[in-house]
Amino acid sequence: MKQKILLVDDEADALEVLGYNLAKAGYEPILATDGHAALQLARDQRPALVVLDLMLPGMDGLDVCRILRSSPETASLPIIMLTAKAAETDRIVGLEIGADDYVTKPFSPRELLLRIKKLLARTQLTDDPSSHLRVGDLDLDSARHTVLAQGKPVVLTATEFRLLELLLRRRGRVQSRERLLTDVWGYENVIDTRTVDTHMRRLREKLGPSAALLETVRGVGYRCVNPA
Amino acid sequence: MKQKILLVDDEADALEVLGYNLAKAGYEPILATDGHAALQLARDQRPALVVLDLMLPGMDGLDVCRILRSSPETASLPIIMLTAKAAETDRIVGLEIGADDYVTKPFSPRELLLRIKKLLARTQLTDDPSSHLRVGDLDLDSARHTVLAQGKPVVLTATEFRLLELLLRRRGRVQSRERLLTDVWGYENVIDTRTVDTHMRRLREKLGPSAALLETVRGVGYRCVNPA
DNA sequence: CCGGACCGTCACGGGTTTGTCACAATTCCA
DNA sequence: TGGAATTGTGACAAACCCGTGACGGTCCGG
Repeated sequence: MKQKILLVDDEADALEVLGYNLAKAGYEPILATDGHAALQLARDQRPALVVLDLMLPGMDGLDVCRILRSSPETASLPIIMLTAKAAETDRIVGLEIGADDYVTKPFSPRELLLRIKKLLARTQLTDDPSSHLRVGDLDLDSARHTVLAQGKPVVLTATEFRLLELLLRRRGRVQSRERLLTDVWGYENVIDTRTVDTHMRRLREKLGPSAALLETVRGVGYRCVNPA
Repeated sequence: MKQKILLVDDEADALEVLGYNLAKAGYEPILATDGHAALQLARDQRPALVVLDLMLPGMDGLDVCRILRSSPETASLPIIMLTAKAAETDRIVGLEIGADDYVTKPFSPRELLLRIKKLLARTQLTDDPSSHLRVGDLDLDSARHTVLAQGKPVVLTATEFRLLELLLRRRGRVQSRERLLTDVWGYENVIDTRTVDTHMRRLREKLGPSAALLETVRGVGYRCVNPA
């Protein structure tokens, strides 16, 4: 599944070029030329990252940044700022506006791509390994040991819980049965790999419609999909 | 009153930067570059939270973590671990070393700030050091060492009292038997985990109907429910 | 020295969880 | 299309987990 990148810049030409480069690199670019559109798209499209020009007509990049940060849904969205002058960067970093990285214009598409890749890798590794996990309409809290599917509480056994937690934590990546066995069950191959299937079945049964997030990858294992 | 945050990292530069950012965000950073200093400062300065690098010269982060957990004064001190590799994280959070959260290097100051904020919010809700705790129809006074269930006084033994207090303080979050043993009984004692069950039983017996607040989470431990 | 309060351990029993298996359903490829 | 490989499903017995009552030991005040 392609990762969505929201690009915000008021120069249509530059935007096109960036979008083209991102698409070529395997991302799914979403384009916006002003702050309001950007906020709307950030909410609706759930991009994995935002590239935000500092200079925008009307609401400028800093405002957009602040608003994104203030909403819990987008508070942890990685943001890369584009700035025209090197001098401006001091202001941004120094004042802790909330951007994760910045790139000074002019820059090569290659440079931006590198930064995007790096930032994505960084945030996806650390993305909420804390107690609270939210994927699609699933809510898992490992400290409380509770799970909500579509807002309604679901009672899971200890193993079911660990299994779901692991899949959610490593969402997007396929987990082989062997992998799941060693990571959920702990010990080595004392357990039949088919046991994983049985637990997946029980898990899906309890999760109801939300179980659609848990995919079977034939011949390989299971994975939790990354919702749009 | 600013909240103190204890930062422990052996790289002085990184420490400075983090400290600067925390100060900017309204916290009062306390800096330490090795484990011994960290322990000393944790005792003397009473920080609200500790950010602990896993890699330290001499005593490493895990040791510090364990020692902090073993002393009743710092047992419930929130700890965020900094780790270089994502692979190490399983060991920390998964295996009950005792850290509350972890952040993988490299990270942006914003990421760490978010985590700190989140963890503080989480723990301050329940770890309120005030002497009077009220959950549901339970009333616990740490200073006076008295408990009221449905308004009527209940006589608890010392162990029962500490057990109840811990569960109430950390209400909502599941506490494993191991965790309860180290935090209520202290680490030097090698005590059977089933002992916890017995004390829970005695506690429930004395609390009568109010014992409904104390839930068993099968295969995991015990928790005090949060009456919304 | 005795009795009681408190504590840690243990064995038992019931209910739940779990691993396994056989079989049905599905998917994939020849 | 047909058959082989793979996965979903239902059932079941063993294993496990936890509540419970009982027991012995320690400590302390009378």
